Amino acid sequence: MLSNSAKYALKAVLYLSLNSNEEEKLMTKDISDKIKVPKSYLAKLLQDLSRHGIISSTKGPKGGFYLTNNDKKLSLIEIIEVIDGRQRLNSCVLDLEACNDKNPCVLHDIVGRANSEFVKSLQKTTIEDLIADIKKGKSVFPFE
Amino acid sequence: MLSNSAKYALKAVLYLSLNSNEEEKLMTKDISDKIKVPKSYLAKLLQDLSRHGIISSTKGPKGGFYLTNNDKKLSLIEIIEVIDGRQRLNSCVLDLEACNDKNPCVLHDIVGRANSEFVKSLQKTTIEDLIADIKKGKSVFPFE
DNA sequence: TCTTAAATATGATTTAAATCATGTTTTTGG
DNA sequence: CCAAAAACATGATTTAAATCATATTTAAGA
Repeated sequence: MLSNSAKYALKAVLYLSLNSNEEEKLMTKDISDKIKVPKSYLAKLLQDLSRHGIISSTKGPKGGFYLTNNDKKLSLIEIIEVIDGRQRLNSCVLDLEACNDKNPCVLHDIVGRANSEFVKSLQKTTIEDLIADIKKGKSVFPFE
Repeated sequence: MLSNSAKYALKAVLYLSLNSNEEEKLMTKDISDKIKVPKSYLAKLLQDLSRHGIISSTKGPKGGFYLTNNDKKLSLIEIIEVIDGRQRLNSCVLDLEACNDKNPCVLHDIVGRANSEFVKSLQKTTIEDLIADIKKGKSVFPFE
């Protein structure tokens, strides 16, 4: 469903959303320690996200990664697609070429529905939404 | 979500359910040709399923794999668990240790619900159910 | 301007999943 | 009883994802 990389990316962005802003940036190491993801692996992911405009960064001393308010308006699917590509989420549960809504495969109706819901949720949920839920005490983010 | 192996296994069992019985058995090659899965890889999977009592088989000439009526009563989750193990499906979307229904993580409510539905469907749907849907024309199984 | 601290870029290594290959056992039919 | 056809068992190879390592660029601050 989601690759490890995508999960790591989501965690990192969530952590950034709660602990950074234009004035308070975070280094790779700060994040990797907290969310328990290998440092240099996470570095690659963060750079990827930065290159694609999902998160912001500045080089040099006092530099680091952070989220602008604009960054927080991005939906979860945009994060995932940078890491996993577009294909991974839309495909049929059995990877059948000929399967689609008009011509549903045996599992499409029974099980594919859950997948569609999942994708829809990822599309309409933004980082901001998640932060709001946490601040309301509706949910938590235990990092690791 | 599901490994390739699990998808192959599901396809193979579905193919068997539609094209085999105690009298008409199918060889690995018959199945692998139809569902377009590497022959010797599929062989391993079929042997695994057979060893765990998901499908039936007989050795020697005129032998092959087939499903008994009893086999057809098994739920999809049982097929998947033989191949992927039990853990893979139950975990939190972000693989957070501390996440559960009592203490839902940020994505649990929004996105995890879809996952639970998915698992529930796999638990309650049997091979038989799928065959019935196909015979009713409600869905199709295009093999590849 | 120089040193240092950070991201950036790139490539090598490891690991696990997927794939391939081959020998062994069982059963049927002659 | 023998030969052939099938599953069964096991191990080797390949591939892609995950992980590690290191050199380069940029910016801050003294």
